[in-house]
Amino acid sequence: MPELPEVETIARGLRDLVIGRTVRRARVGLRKMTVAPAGVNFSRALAGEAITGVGRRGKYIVMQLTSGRSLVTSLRMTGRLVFQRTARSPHPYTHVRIDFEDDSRLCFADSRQFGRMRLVEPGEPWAEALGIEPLSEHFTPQRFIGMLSGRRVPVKVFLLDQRRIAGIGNIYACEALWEAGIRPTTQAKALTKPAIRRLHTALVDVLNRAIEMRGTSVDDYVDADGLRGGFQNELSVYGRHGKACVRCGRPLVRTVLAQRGTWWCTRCQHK
DNA sequence: AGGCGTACCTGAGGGC
DNA sequence: TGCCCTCAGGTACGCC
Repeated sequence: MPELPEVETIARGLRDLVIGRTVRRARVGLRKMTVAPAGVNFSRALAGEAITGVGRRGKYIVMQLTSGRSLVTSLRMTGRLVFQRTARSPHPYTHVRIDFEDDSRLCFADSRQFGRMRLVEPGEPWAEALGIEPLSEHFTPQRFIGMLSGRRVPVKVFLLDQRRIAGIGNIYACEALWEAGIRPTTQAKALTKPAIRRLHTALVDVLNRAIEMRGTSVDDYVDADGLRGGFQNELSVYGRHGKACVRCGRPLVRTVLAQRGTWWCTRCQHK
């Protein structure tokens, strides 16, 4: 499932592929996959727009348009944004097609139909509820200590809360906790300052390494060119229950926390 | 407000 | 082999 490194990889790829292209026509196959401001028709509004920039906020891909509007895409679990240079059959499960004037095309595909493409008015505060960017200069160890203090939730649940830190999902939460030697169930407020510092370092480190490897492809994820990432070969714990911990050799376990699979080492993660 | 449960979906994989 | 059942999980939303 696309998390920060995967979304960042897609956004970077799209930057070279779609900036400067003008939409000839947008076609919506499944209505619920799109959201537009009241009184605005999604496809009609897109026609004639050119894409001027591509960015990322949390797990959202943000494309800037000439009108000042933005096209914000949430891939959720199985969503894909795949660019096609020439006319051919759309990517499987394509629900929104954005055809450009030069016959290239951007497909928004999603087998489970959880993803959303949203047209946002200039200045509309669509990301108000999103927390801090973990790779920004604002995410300091000191800030992290402050964020966690007094919070009774298990630290892993905290990491997954997009209102606190934006972009971390199940894979990188599990990986960072392992790297920092912290038990996923430990209450946020019970973490010592050294443990929080280790977790801070681990988060930044694992996200950066994953971006370098162009993301993790455990199942569906591909980048804007349809290529898989490489970080699935670097995973230490995610999806590896029963396999030996690469640090201590003990079999890794899978438990469930907040309705989500959680992979960890009962020996190495004891703080 | 914060925290929790649930709906949304369908492909994959296990059991028999 | 093939059918049936369950599971996976990010986010929005409703409720207490």
